[in-house]
Amino acid sequence: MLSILTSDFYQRDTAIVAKDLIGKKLIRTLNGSLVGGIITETEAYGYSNDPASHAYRGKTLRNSAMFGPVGHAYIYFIYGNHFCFNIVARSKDQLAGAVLIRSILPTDGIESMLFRRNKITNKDLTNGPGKLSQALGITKELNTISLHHNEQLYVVEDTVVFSELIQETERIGISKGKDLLWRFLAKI
DNA sequence: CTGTTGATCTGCT
DNA sequence: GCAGATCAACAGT
Repeated sequence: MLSILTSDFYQRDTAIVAKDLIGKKLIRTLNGSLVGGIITETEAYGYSNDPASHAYRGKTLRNSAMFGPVGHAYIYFIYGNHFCFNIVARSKDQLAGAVLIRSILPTDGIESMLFRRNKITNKDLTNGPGKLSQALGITKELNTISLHHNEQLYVVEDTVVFSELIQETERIGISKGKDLLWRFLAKI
């Protein structure tokens, strides 16, 4: 039986959680059917310790979810086109933090994803933050929802990925904070 | 109030 | 490899 990750899982250092999420399964319920896949790429975003984070300069209307309870969703609209899906995670001594889910390996409801992604090839179905949000039908409406007791969106235990099979690099698409190796990627 | 920029994707060259 | 799409949030005035 695959268990849903609890708030204890997310109540740890943001980078640790980001690394640990590799191999877990993200599941979305849409129209009564399951859609989802294995998480293969994540990035950690911190607080005042991280100039690339939305939370760097303190709490605002957009980033307030990052200051809210762990294990909830932080979803924002970017570049006028896309939604990025994050999971709030931080140790108890931090005020804000979240993990950006950058890529999943599609496993369930692939037909449904293809439909939503509009005739895109399998390779490009969910390999990017905006792409997987579109494939899973994740929008701003799900911002701040809990992933523990929510039937619409949650994460379960799945594949165990050994630490040495996880690559750590600098994050993508940022201009500051490039010294931090907070991008985690499963080596295929 | 205004200008800038951004945790991106796609299509064209 | 590069530019265009497209707009909300933010910082600065």
